[in-house]
Amino acid sequence: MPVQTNQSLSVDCAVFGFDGETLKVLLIERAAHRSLDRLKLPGSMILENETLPEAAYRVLEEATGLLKRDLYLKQMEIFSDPNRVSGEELEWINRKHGINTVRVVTVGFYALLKLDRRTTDYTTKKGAQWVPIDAIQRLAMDHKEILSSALGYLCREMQQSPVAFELLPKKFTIRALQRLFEAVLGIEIDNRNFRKKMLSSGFLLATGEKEERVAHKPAEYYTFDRNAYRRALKAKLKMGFIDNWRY
Amino acid sequence: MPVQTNQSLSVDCAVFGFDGETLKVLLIERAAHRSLDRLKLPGSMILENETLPEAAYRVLEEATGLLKRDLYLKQMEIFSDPNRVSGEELEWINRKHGINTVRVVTVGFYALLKLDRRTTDYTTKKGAQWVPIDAIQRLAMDHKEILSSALGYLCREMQQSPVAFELLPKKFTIRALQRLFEAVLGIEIDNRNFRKKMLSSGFLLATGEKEERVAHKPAEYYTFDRNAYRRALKAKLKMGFIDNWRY
DNA sequence: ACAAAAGTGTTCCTCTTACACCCATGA
DNA sequence: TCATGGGTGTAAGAGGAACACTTTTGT
Repeated sequence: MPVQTNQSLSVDCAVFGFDGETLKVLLIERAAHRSLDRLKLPGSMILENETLPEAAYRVLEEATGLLKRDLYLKQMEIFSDPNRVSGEELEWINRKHGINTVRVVTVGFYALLKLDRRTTDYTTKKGAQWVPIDAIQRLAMDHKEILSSALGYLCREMQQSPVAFELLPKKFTIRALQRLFEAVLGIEIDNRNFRKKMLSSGFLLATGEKEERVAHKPAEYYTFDRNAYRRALKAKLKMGFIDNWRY
Repeated sequence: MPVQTNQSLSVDCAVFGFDGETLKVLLIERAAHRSLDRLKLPGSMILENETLPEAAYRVLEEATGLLKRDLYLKQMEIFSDPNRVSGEELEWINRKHGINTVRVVTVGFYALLKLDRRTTDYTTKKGAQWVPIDAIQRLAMDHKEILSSALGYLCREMQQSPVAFELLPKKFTIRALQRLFEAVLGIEIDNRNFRKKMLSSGFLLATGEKEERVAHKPAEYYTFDRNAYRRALKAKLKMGFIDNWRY
């Protein structure tokens, strides 16, 4: 078999947002095509002279209007089945880009963002939609598989690093944080233990501000103390450096 | 910027082995080139009609003589800097393959194997070498970076799943297992606690066989009970399915 | 006054950590 | 008999899991 040279590389992004209740994913509607599924993940071919993360940020800016600094982006898996895009789907891509590729290998990314009014307005204007994770049926190409994979990554990462805060507004209640964990992990969490754990971490700062106009005891707003987290991480790494230079 | 179509995809593998003392990596020697570094990771361009893991297995079989069933392989990161291979290095690749690519994106894999006599014989015949991880200086292209990344992945994975056994012979002593953890993680481990933990996992089976011709109390050989591990994992997943359908 | 969600402590149990000596073998 | 590394138990502390009632607000 000869070396493959007439191939293309693409990025596809599973973009997650949280509205306080459910976890949602950003889906793009593509121009109707008889037998092809309409909804897909935001993605793009890689352009000359850009890295894969750069391509992903470009796609995300286009889809959400948000810049790098307002997005959390992570590379996950590569989908390299020679036939993952073929037949009508391959024609659709070649027509769309005016190229003639025989194979598209894609790199899956997942992205997290703070789902505020401005962002939802922007995405709906673009013809994209935020779909609850549980309501997604079929997607174009192998995008359903990419999405499942992304969800797995998110679950794992949320239990090991403070990515949850990327999905919440700057100020949030501990209950909102808890609901986010429950929505992503699909479990119920004891709120006493949850608060204890979160507050004892030392990474949450009470703002003194409280909810207003709610028909119950108003919850306090907290912020994530990223600096405290960084310091703690650094201390941990420094310790690790003593007895484990490889980290 | 136009869509990039004249690019190539490659795989590069960090192959780890353990000789009972130190963690080693398989390095290939390439034909001398004035200013280029001689040692590199085993790797290859991706061929038409093969997936990335298939390409990686092909590379590994060529380098070690081992088939898929005797290897543990895992995809890690993608290295997509447009200039990661350029100048002389790019010329070297184009000359070697008789192609004319302007860009090579590579996918890093890491592989684990049981380092026995047959394998070391095979690799040395091939002009490859097993180099202790601490003794590696410079490597071709960005292979040093790929290796560092692989080592990080290995450290993390070894603490979360039983990949350690991929690096040990079928029958091994608990001390050997401990030394492996110490070598990879670069830490010292209390052997009483280590034995307790390992034996209480229920995944180690005593064989009844002992070391022979050693100048001290002979250690017992154990095997990894992969079925017990699978059962435990399945049980855990089933539990998880009740309160967390997403795993 | 009532409905609705926020916030708060204690107990039990499990898991982790620290630590020092005897044992079986070959030389 | 000695040198070498294998193998063993216990106690104290930290962290996780289970569990029910009071508080504050809007209506």
